[in-house]
Amino acid sequence: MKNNDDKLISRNMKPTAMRELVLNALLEQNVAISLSDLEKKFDKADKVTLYRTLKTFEENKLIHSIDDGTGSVKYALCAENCQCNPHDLHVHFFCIKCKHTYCLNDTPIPSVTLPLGFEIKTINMVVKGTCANCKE
Amino acid sequence: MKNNDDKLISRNMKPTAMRELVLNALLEQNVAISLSDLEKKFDKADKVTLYRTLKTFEENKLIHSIDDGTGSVKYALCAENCQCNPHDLHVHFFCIKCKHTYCLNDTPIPSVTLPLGFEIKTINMVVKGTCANCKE
DNA sequence: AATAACTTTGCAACTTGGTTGCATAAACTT
DNA sequence: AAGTTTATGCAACCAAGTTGCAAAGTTATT
Repeated sequence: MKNNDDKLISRNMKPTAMRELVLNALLEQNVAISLSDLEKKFDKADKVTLYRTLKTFEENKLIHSIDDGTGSVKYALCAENCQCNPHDLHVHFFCIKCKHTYCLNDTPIPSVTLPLGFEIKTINMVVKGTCANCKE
Repeated sequence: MKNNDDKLISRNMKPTAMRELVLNALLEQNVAISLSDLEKKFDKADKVTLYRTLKTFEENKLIHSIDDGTGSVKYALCAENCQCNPHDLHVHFFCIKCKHTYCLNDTPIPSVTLPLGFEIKTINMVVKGTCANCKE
């Protein structure tokens, strides 16, 4: 757990019990997770606390949020030294069968040429379909 | 208005008064519009009716919906013969200054190579930044 | 033209995700 | 140990999206 403390500290957050639990939950996960998913993983935990914990994690770039079009925002751990710059960004994949949202960490977002005068700041790219596990 | 009737009829919808009004509102617009935006354009109109009208339009591929990450789904007219297939899809642009969501109809979504076993069905790609109008 | 059958509209009410305010508890400072 | 800051928990709220049901409007059938 010392390990996780360091993760929090290196991102300028105090390693409280709550934060460790949440970070742990995120580490266990190989898919992105919503606030209510997270809530279900704890017997007794206040939604607001979890909400604020996620917000704090996000602000400090320990996790990033994904809008996968399901209506609930998902969260996933950032890579070690991620600064959430455009070139840090990867494609996300939503499986319409198992409803899981994956970070395709090795699939960078392809570049787009925008019309004149449009300036890019960030991109959200979500591919939907069936994942490797659900392929029949 | 006969014009619009045809649009509705050709997409297999009965041209009711409500639908014509909504279609008209959409035609006036050069940006995508949310349900509550639409609501504001009518003095007296039930949210649910507008909601169902949009749903009907979407089902019949007269409009498409865009999840621009703002938390409210936007809608915009499809091109004439759009079938909303992956190759019909275009990039959307959300301007962080004026908060408008544009269809970049001439900017097709670039192709991505997914990890083995992942099969693409559709893509949502939203670029965020500043639009041509907001460029200083 | 009258009745039946179906479709669309409007109202009420609800669900869910996200959020704020405030009081308590915990941690850090001196 | 007292005071200050930070984190947590509860209640309550807001907005977006949605469903059920009854009334109004349309279309089809005789």
